[in-house]
Amino acid sequence: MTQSVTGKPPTRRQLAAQETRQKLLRAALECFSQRPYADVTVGDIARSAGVAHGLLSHHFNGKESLYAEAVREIDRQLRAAAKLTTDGPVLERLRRHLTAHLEFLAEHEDAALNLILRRAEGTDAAGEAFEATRREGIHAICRLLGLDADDPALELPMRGYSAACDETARHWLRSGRPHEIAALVDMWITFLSGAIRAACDLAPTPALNEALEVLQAGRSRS
Amino acid sequence: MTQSVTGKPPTRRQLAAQETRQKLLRAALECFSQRPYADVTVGDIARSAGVAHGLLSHHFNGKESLYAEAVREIDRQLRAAAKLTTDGPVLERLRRHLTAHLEFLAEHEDAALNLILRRAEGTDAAGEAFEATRREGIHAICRLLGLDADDPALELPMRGYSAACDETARHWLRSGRPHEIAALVDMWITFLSGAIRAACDLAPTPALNEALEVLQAGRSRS
Amino acid sequence: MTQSVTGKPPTRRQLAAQETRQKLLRAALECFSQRPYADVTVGDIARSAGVAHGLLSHHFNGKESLYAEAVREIDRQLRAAAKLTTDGPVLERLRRHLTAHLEFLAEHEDAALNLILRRAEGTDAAGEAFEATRREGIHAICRLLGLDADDPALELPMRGYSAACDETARHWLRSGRPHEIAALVDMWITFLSGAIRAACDLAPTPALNEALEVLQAGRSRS
Amino acid sequence: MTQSVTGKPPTRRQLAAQETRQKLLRAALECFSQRPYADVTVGDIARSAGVAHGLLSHHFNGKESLYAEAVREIDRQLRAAAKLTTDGPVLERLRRHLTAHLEFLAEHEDAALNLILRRAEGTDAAGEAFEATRREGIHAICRLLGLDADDPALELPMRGYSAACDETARHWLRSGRPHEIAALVDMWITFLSGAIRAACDLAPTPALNEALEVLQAGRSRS
DNA sequence: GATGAATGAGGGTTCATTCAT
DNA sequence: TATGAATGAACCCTCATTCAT
Repeated sequence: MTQSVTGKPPTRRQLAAQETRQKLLRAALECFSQRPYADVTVGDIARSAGVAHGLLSHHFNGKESLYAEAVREIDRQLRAAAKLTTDGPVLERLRRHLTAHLEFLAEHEDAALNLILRRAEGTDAAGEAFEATRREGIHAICRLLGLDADDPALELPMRGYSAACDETARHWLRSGRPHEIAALVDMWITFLSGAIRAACDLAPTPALNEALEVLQAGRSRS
Repeated sequence: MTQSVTGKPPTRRQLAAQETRQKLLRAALECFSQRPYADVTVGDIARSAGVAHGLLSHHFNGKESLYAEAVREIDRQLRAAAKLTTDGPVLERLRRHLTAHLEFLAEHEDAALNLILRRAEGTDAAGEAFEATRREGIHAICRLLGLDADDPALELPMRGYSAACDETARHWLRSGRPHEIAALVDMWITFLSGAIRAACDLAPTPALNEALEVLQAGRSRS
Repeated sequence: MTQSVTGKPPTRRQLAAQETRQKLLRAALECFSQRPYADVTVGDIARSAGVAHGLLSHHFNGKESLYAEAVREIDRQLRAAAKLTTDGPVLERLRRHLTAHLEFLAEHEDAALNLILRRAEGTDAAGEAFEATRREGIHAICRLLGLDADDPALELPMRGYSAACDETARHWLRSGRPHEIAALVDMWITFLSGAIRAACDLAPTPALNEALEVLQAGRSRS
Repeated sequence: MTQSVTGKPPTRRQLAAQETRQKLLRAALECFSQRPYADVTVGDIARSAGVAHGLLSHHFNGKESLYAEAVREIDRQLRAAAKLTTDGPVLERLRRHLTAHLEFLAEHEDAALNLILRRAEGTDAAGEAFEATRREGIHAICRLLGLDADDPALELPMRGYSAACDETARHWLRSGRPHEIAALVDMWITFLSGAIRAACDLAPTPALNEALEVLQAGRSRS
């Protein structure tokens, strides 16, 4: 809407506009993290951002779009925080990844409870964003374990795994974080083993067995 | 609200009132099964029930209450359909239970997708109803397996298990039911094994190990 | 919406509702007679009617519908007031008709200026209502003169005649009614003669010539 | 606003500014020709002109002023196209004038339907522009026929004539131009005769009778 | 118990205009 | 002169609830 694709350096005014946009996005994240979609008014967001409410339709495209954008934004942040590394043994990298994921949720508890771990509220665009994020997370783990994420036998089990992680994280946060993060990570890895075992039951492949062994290795060590 | 606790036989008017109440509840189930909470108006429900919309606040206590009641009602139906039997080996009873659960979901796809497998929408009361149902389901399975549902080490894993089941059912329904129900049941039992194993990791007990063996028995047999 | 087709006598409440509907319609007529469509708010109308503004969407269907309804209503009143009689010589009946028409406009100057003599404002539905009324008026006069209103050669001239009447009435009202109504009626009859003569030019028929003679008769007498 | 009255040659910037002004005016003509006043936004016009919408208030004085200016502009074009010539017999000149008028309408159908033949929309300034144009047209014809346009007896009839022309043109355009332009011109002349006859009825003068004879001459010739 | 007319708070959006750059 | 970000008033509509009948 503002920033052209030309290489021209952004003028001061364009920067100011981007700043305003950011203010709105941050305010939206804040509001939607604390109250359900329907309980947040555009006035709340604008007030929280300290700008006129009309700007909400100027920079975004109404409340729904802004909500979807906020969801995408928090997802972006989460992914950036839990980015898989490329060094070290697979199991270690997996552990680091899940730990970072949990740490992010813990550090953004409100957002986690209301935007990340909560299924589609309000709008279709947001629902798609949820799906995309979940899919993306599954793909990342499959890549790490050398699995084909498009294997139809993996689809359901991995979704189950993903939902189990979300729900345990949610309840963990809501009940005062009764365990160490490391314990949750172990639990998630156990869930992951279960999911892969379930995939094996549906249609066994060497890759699945290998992945299972990698995960079990960690198990016997503990 | 109407029916007194006295043993007096209900008058004709009271019966008619109960009838109306039922019509509203059924209509609510229908509407909330097809559209998200916010998209359903009390007018929709009343029209669908064929009564005046003012009755909604008379028999129930506004839209939110009715929604919560609808959630409770569908849960009641689900529990009735998937009631655990008392005869036969544990694993078999579990299998029958899960099969019935899935069959119910399949027979009430809309309600399943929008009322049973969907997390808190709209209102707190409904959120509590969701929680209650989930807790209840977990308790039932724990009883069956001889586990103490109040064991804190079971709390999180079982919630994860429960969420995994819901999500796999949801995706199974939405993607054209790509597997036999029996295959899903096996998957759920595998998830359950994983959950109990995770509980063992947190705090092993003999009961957990026994339950695990019961489940594994089925595994080796297959 | 309210009144069923059954023969049942309307209850008191239904009568009260109709009353409210009438209040809104009258208020709408008042408002739209004084300010252009865009300058009238639903709040104005509701306030003027002394009811809650929500009723506007309850009884009618939003502002546009109400506007269209108001247009139809004033047209109905005008037609009722200028209804053609069936007795007496043709020319006399025509004169009575036009006189009554003008008298109505004079008695409802605001409505005349803004609702009757003004072309489509605001909405399509209203535009159609204008067209319908104009068509209706032309048909009535054609019937009186024994002309076929569907004769294509009459279409354009009669529309021209109709527009000429509206405009002269409009200007007459706006400039302080500088002539007697009878003088305007004569002018309109002269216009009508011109229109029929124009139709003759396009495609002469005996009926047209006869009508012309009827009108001229009045002329030679004066 | 820009161009000073001094003889100084316009700078390049002033020329560019005039250029922008023209672009806006053309865009406004285009937009207002296609949609009713209220449906056109300043953003539409600016986008269509390819300039920033802020310029609209800079070069003109808001949306209403621009609308009035667009109306004046199209009227200017129409008058230029239908300018009365000074050679030849009166009736011929009249015919040429009306023909050119109709040809202009036919060549600018959208503008004709929405800006020229449509009564006051949106704003007072535009309404006055309409009035001025109509008056101007009547004056021109009166001059041609040697009539005193300020004769009060002519006022109403000539307005009726003018409205009849507009309406027949409007309907002719909207119904697929079912007649030759020459036929419409004849019709208009018939209307004009009627108007002058009506004026005679109100207050006969030699000038009116002469004009009538001039027009009738054409009639008997055809 | 049942009706549905009435209420009115509250929402999101649009949009002409202003003004700093 | 040109830009377009910012403003905020104003609008229409939806809808859960109330309550007289």
